[in-house]
Amino acid sequence: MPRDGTLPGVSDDAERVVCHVDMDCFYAACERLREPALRGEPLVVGMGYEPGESHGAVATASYEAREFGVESAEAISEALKVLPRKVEAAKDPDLDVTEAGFYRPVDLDYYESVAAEVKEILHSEADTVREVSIDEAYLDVTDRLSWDSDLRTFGQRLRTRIDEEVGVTASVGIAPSMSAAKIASDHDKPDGLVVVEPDDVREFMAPLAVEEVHGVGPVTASEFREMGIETAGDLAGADPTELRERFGERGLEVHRYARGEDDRPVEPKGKPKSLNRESAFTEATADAEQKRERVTALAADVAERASREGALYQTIGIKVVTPPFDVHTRARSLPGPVEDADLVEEVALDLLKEFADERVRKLGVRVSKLQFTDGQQASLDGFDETAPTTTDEDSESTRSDSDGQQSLGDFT
DNA sequence: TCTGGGGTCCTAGGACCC
DNA sequence: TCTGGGGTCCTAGGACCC
Repeated sequence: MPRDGTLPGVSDDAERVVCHVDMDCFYAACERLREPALRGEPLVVGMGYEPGESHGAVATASYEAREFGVESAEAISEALKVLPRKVEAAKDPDLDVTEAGFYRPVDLDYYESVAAEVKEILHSEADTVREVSIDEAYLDVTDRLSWDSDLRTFGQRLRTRIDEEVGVTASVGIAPSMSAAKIASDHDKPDGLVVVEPDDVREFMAPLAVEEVHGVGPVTASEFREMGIETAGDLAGADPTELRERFGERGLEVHRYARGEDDRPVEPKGKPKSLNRESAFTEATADAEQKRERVTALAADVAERASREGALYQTIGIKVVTPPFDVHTRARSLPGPVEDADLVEEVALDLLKEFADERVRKLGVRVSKLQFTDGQQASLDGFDETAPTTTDEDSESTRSDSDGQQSLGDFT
């Protein structure tokens, strides 16, 4: 919104062009890529799911499966009630084969290989790319395009390339900020393309339910509702002082987003700040030995991953989830960063002692306060951390707090 | 609500320092 | 001693995101 003059001299640099790319039902799309017979069929991809079993949760449900009422994140056992497996329906005279679907376990390695192809396209179409997750990314294309450009054609090209070169579909949103672009990409899913001009952002957002605003989850949304804030438009018009009082900094943040104000730059994702492994028991258990075994395995796992990624850690912690769903965390910091799998196990087990008598449904082990060794550990995760940062040149790192330390002293 | 796993950021209180 | 102000780090919990 031009018009209220910014500081003289400080040019309000032309509106950015931010693009959000969101793959449609990505896991399901990948499964269909290698198993074309699944196309057009109701398909559920479950994590923790094994063929023929009924445990696990829905990671992705195809649109066809959603029509039967299968919902993301629900238990596979629930999904099976509304959408039986094809194979079983075929055998059971009481079931209708046309009212059944396919179930597949999550295969992240494969999905990542597909995602890598998509990301290659994204990087070729933009100089700045932030990969948010396996199936989502922001692009800043301001230096290639402007709001005078034909942005629809650009968005269309992105989608076409992904479709033709990789074989999956994406929805694309283009707007002057990350939060608006994200909402735009979601607006016409699947296979959509929505461009929201800078002057239209507020109007575009106003009618949306308040939880569509980035940063508003179920808890905040219901509190908003009690205050009479139902839509993004309501939120945009709410009193910032009150929001600040009730919700702290985040209240102001979502208020700004609802108003279409979001100047967060699109930045490539940096190194992780923590690494975590967790896993749930099929059924809550109080058995001390089971719990110790699990923590031992998780500790080994997370330590292995840390060393694979070249991360030293200074804090070791556990997470214990007790019924109904109470999350407890415990952590202990060390005098300095280490890479020591035995120590991870030892500390984790020690922290677990406090919960020796508790029934537990889920356990986790985490390492944090990470420091990365300079070695170019051919990062498995697809990021090319080409800049070792040791060029002792940037004396002023205004960038808030991200990886403050540059010299990690000499270990080893 | 009866659900998985991997993350980030914010807040609040306590310890400790000057 | 109560009066003041400022800051950091650590742990635990909470909310949120994908």
